Amino acid sequence: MILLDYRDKRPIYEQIVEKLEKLIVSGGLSADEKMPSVRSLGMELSVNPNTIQRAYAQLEQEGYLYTVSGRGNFVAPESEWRDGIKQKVLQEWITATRNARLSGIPLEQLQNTLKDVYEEEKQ
Amino acid sequence: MILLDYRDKRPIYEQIVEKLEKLIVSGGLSADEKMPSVRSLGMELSVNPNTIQRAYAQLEQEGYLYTVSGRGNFVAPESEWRDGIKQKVLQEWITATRNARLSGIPLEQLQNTLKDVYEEEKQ
DNA sequence: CGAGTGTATTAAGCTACTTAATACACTCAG
DNA sequence: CTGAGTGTATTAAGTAGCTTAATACACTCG
Repeated sequence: MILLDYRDKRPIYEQIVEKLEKLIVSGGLSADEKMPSVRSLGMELSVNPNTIQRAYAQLEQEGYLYTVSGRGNFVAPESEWRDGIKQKVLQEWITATRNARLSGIPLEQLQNTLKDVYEEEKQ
Repeated sequence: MILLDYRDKRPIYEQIVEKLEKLIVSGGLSADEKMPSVRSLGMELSVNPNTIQRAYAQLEQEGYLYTVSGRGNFVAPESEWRDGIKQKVLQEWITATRNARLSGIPLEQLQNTLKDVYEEEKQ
């Protein structure tokens, strides 16, 4: 389902959250699809179930998952997280743009790169 | 000189590095200007001199500072860090742009916001 | 009923960050 | 030359966060 990067120095649960976020946002997981249980994903990634639980809890808090007692965790419908992710990503993009401007990168270069990125092949 | 943000959960030395980077890149500190000593900046920020030393060492490693033995740390000339910061900032901007595209933010919105950011008043 | 869910708790170990206390070589003003 | 002020290195200790491990319990469903 996902693969951990051992060079990444962030906490494991944060890495899991980020990778699952991207998987959900990109459509790799559909609404109401059942997530692996904390125990099975823990086995798969060689990580303690508690750590998986911590990642799932954060994903639920952010609206990406919902829990059905005794049944498992499921992917939340897009309406639950669409606005949040857009606002978050846009804010980070604006910050990155301000930094670019501060570093002396010309507007024209960003305009060209922006078009290039939007023309990249889908993965 | 700088102010620490106690809500920021990153290590103190990283926060200091980031704030001094921005201060140098934005022109708030001139080339060959003398930096505060590790002891005095430690006093000013209520932080151990070792922590300041760690931040200074990283800034030197990144080309923002140079050290004169027995005299102190000084701001490096722009040629030492200009290429590095541009490449780093541009790479982060491209990543943010890919995330924006992945989240469904339309190209036109970014194009408009891009112009807006470059028209913001200088601080 | 029993296996499989989420969830909670407690204890322990580990790592990174930070502080503290020294120590030493260097530079420069007096 | 001397001493104050530099950077730098070392060692020890404390703290906080992350992770694992071992249980336990309520829930759902075949």
